[in-house]
Amino acid sequence: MGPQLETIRNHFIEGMSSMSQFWGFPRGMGTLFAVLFTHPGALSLDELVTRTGLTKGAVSTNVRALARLGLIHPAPRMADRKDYYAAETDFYKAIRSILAERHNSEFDRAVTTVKEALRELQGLPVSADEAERKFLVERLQAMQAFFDAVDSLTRAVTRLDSLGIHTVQNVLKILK
Amino acid sequence: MGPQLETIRNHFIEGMSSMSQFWGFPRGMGTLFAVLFTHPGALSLDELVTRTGLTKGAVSTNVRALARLGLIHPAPRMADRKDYYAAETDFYKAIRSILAERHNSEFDRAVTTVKEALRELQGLPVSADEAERKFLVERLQAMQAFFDAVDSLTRAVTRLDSLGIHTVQNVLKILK
DNA sequence: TACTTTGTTTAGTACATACTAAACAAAGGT
DNA sequence: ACCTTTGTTTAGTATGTACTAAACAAAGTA
Repeated sequence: MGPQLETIRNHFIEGMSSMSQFWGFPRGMGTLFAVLFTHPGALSLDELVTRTGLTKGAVSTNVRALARLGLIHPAPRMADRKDYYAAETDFYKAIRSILAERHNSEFDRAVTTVKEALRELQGLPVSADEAERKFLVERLQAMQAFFDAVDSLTRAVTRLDSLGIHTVQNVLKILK
Repeated sequence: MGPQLETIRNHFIEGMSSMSQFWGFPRGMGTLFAVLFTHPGALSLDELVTRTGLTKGAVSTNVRALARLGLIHPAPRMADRKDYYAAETDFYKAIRSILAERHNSEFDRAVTTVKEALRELQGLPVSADEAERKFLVERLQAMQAFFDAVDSLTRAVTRLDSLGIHTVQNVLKILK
């Protein structure tokens, strides 16, 4: 492999690393994914250590996180004790996986927070600050409606087993 | 205002703060927005200081950031030197604003990175590692296609001057 | 059983960043 | 002109976290 090609590849890898940290993921995750993505076939943890410059520990944890997100997947080889991983090349599949992951974690908690607040407000005895209470209920209901819409969207996307450019184009038709 | 109502409101504010930091924004931003959102009418910086417990400096910078994102907006009062801010209650408007903001910052840089790498690869002289080069081009093109799709989507949304539940429902029809 | 190979976990470190406190700037009011 | 009010900027601090280094675990091999 020529020096030119290697330079281009490294530049790309650095770009993915920055992007990773911008989106709130560890820098190392971006590096690891980029290395796997620009490599045909699977790589072992040791190979990832040498290619990324990260330590075994970092590679171990970040690789697991990437697999959890569905951005990479194990590619086991028989009669080999090593763990091999390959990049997921179907981005739409990865996106669905990421959405599903994030969905179950924190987004639901936010939705629940609003729901709970509303329920508590409804159960409040009528008192002097009825106007204030009504105002709060109104605002929270607006927020809940918005959350519900987002919720429906992400659920629809994650349920979709085929999401590709074709689907995107159809959506675009509506939005324009 | 009864103690009950105050408790519920505070609980909600804390929830928004957590959500804020989960999505990569400072905790204080979530606090400030929640305080404004649960208050009818506008608030001055000083009032925000007392209500959030943050210092003047933090309120100043975070409020500006929120305004930049379109999540709150100035609500000036004539014959008053103070700056007043109110929450943006139209979430879809806010979403469009946030998308536009993020779009111009880092997403474009990632897209450019891929584009550049591809251009450099195309301009490479044919050499021994032609197979490797072709492989890289293929992968990067796939990534570019995906980025283009996302790009089109966000652009479409940000251009939209009316995005509401109705539009979301239409999109849902396609996705199901 | 001991040794090697592989991956995980943990203790510690370095770094980024959101915040506080205080100096500063700007603009009105007296 | 001077003081007060309001908001911004800056220097310093504290907290979280991604990483390194090294101990540990597990499982095959001699």
